[in-house]
Amino acid sequence: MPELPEVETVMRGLAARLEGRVLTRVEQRRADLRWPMPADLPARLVGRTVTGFARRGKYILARLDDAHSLLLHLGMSGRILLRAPGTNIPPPPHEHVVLHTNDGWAAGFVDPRRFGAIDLLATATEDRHRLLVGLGPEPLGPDFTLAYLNAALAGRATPAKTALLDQSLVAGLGNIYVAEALFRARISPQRRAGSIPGARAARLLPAIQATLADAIAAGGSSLRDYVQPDGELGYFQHAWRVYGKAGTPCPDCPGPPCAGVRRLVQSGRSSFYCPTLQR
DNA sequence: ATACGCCCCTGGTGGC
DNA sequence: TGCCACCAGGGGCGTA
Repeated sequence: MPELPEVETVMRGLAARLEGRVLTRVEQRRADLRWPMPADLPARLVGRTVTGFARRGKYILARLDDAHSLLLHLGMSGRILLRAPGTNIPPPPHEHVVLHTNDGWAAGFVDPRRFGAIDLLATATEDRHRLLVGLGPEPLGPDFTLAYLNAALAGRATPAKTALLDQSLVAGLGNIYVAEALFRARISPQRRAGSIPGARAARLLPAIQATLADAIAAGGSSLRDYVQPDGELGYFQHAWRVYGKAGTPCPDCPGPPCAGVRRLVQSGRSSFYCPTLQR
């Protein structure tokens, strides 16, 4: 689920529900996610007011009134389960942490595979946290310029797909949106990154931004006010053009001579692309 | 510095 | 029905 657009959507849902609320109780059912979270997390959170939210790459930061931030990463299988006041459903499997607020709501962190992460850090030095310090620019932010992209790709022998998955190059793209952005830009996932600077990069940058912006808009249309408790994707999954579509006709060049969307494996992960359009 | 394979963990799916 | 291989939206780490 969670690449940048999903994380952004979840963050907005959390902000709508938690901002300005006081954390009255925190359940910590297990502390060993990707890394152990602070064992004293409940004690450090109870009584705090949530003052605001931010996102950096695929990380969510919940700012608290004691100059600390709660960092959340959803990994592969993480999601947030919101419970309205009076909802007395039993905790689902793999709900590791639950935040209860003074207005009776609860936000549960559910992550079956436990590739996600939770940490608590000083807000003032957020950017220097070990998980954030190496992140590249935000793809929708002012630092992600054509000049930057050209320089970042120049000289790299690694495939385009691998380069864009590198969070130190640009923060927030994952397997789905890399495939979608490369399709939009008509660039093969196998093309050497070093051969992209120039005209191709000039297509790639807006392709990345449009792909993400469209996905955020679609996620927002279904998830604006809450975080979907069943973990389903927003509407953007219906807008996937190549991801997961191996064997289906290319949406932009259906029929012969194009044999349709192809799947290949790059550094252990699936890529989807149209060999006719993407070069 | 860069690139690659492997690992962490659980669950769903499809084939036999 | 049962078992098994394979796949999954992430990313760190050790090794060449």
